[in-house]
Amino acid sequence: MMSKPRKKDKKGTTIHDIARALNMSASTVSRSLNNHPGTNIKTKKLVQKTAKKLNYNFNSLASKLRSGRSHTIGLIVPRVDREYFSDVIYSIETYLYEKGYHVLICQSNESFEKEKSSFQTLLRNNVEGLVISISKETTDSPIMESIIARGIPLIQFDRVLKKVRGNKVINDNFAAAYNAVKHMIEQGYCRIAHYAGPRYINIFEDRFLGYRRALEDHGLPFLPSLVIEQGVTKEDGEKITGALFAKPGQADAVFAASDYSALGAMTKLTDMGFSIPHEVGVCGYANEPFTELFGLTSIDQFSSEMGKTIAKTLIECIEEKDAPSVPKTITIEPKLIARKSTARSNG
Amino acid sequence: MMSKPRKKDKKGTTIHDIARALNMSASTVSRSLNNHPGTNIKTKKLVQKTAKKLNYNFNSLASKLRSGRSHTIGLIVPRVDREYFSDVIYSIETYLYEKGYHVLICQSNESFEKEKSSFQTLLRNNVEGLVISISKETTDSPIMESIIARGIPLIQFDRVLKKVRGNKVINDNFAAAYNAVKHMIEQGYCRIAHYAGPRYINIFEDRFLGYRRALEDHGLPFLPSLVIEQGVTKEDGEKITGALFAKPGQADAVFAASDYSALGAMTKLTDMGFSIPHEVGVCGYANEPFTELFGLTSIDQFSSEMGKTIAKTLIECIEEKDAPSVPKTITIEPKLIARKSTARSNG
DNA sequence: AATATTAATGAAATCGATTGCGCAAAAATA
DNA sequence: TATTTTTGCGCAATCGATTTCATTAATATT
Repeated sequence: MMSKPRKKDKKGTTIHDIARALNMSASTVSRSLNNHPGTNIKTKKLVQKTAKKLNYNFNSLASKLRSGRSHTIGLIVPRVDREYFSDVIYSIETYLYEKGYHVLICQSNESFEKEKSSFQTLLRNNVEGLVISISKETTDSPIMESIIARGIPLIQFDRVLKKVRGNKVINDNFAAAYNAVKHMIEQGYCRIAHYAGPRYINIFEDRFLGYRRALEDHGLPFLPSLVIEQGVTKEDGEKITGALFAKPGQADAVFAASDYSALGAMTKLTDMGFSIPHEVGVCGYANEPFTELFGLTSIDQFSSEMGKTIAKTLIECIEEKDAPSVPKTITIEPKLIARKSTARSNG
Repeated sequence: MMSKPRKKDKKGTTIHDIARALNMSASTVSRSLNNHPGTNIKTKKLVQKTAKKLNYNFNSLASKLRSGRSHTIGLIVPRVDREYFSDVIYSIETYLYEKGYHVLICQSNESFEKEKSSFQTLLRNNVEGLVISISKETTDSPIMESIIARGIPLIQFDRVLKKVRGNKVINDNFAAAYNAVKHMIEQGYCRIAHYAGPRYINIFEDRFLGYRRALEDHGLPFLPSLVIEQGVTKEDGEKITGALFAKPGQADAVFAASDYSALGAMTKLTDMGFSIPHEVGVCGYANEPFTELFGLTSIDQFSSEMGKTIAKTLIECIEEKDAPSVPKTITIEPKLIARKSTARSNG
């Protein structure tokens, strides 16, 4: 058996300990520590000094429970180890930190089930707001709807469910794809293939649409045979390229929906003896770090800007919660980064 | 003014609401929901059904406050948007999630101050354990010592403060560097330069020591002039290479402490007309994704294995807290990934 | 000097779930 | 049937900080 007199042993100093030491009430201690108005400044100082001396540990659980504020926001992404997402996370976290919030990060791992359970985990942790980029499998999300209905601020970004009414911060994939293809046309390419991602994901759908529209607007034929949907990994890119460029004259350029498949295309084309950009042009998407190293034309998505926008919007929603604003969609314009791989005209 | 009868409006269902609806006590509800022994199975079922019907929201803050368990662990890394760290995070998070824990992530941003405040933020959030890879600026950490002294499980990984007594999971940078240099020597390189990182960071120190020892063990002279310390970014690599290889015969290989400076070296060497690997060999460190694309020999650090080891060790510490074990250091052996850039002998 | 204001503090309720203790009813045993 | 054991549940305290309301002390006003 343990001796009784001492406090819980393990636990640290609480406001009650300070109150006892100073022979005052816990209320005053709390107020002093929180710098409330209507508290004597001398008392404040004294309390704060004593708190330090006693090595006081603030218990945020108790505070959150009582005050109803957690100063925590939840973030769900498919994976954190993707350049784009980790950049966005970095930026969100940095901004929110300044504002006194912190971030709980969950990964859906591209699984709808894990995404659902992540939502629950976060809600259980009393997050004051949520940010999500949906998994590949997500085509519908009752839980997301119910969260919005409950009035908890939620922001979708990048990969979004359009049909869910709520705040979104997205990239203009259509415009970006359009501009990229336009650029390639201007460089003199005229049989541009598109290595696409699955159409049911909004970003890939939009990239595809931008591609098609650019062709149409510039008087080039749209050939379904030049659109290959399974085209996002490096291996995809190599395989597709091998097949597509086996017969000469089918295509003279590749607009890939992913830097990885674009890279696969470059590698394979070089192996096959094609000269880039003279014979074949290649453009990727997302401006991954390696694109610069390879001189691969790509599209920058301003991930840090995106993160900041998300964070800002979320804070607004949280701190002006009384005025439930109309759902907004903020669209960021990605930028074409033209490099050597499409520089035919003066290459 | 609002009408009084209804509950707080905003807030969700609590165990008391369920208790009221079922005309029983909150204790029973709590026990039923938690599947406690000594509760009638019928009651359990009934409560659980009612909870679902009333759309009960579990309040983990209250639970944590009362039970003293947060099931949360804190993680501090320099930045999340670094391949290696995001991989490790991914792996830690995945493992801990299975075990019913979740992770609060903070970034020190390579700043000692931010690192300190991250520690505080996490402690305030009642984390049950901590994982940290220190910032560049950290040479001393009283707060870390005090955390360990308080008995809160803490694990340092990769970039660690050796002098802090406590659990560590690290890479064997010495052995990895040694093996890489040995490999280069075996490939016939004999004037191997080392592009190093700052010596006060343990990982760079060890890489340097491994490099030097390998030279010595193989009868090659160690020349301080071939060790350049500011050598971790791509720009560093280019600059150093430009200077070092201007005079012919000074060096015939580069062992870089970072893939980025190795890449800079490759680029510059190619520009300068050197043939890789025939005239000059290049080896990097960390096996960043792009190394494969460039055929750059590098060293894989098994980030996901590292993450899992960290998570496992931490869970052990937390769940067997009664038996305060001796601080352990687990060392993971990185693996040399030999590629074209050092393949002189059969290149 | 008497009254009105203001300032500073304390007492106690509260946030919502958990849990030790004890009681009563049901089941098992004598 | 009487007694013991088991089972199931309720009461009330608790975790630690916040906050409303009331109270006292200090200051200002007439």
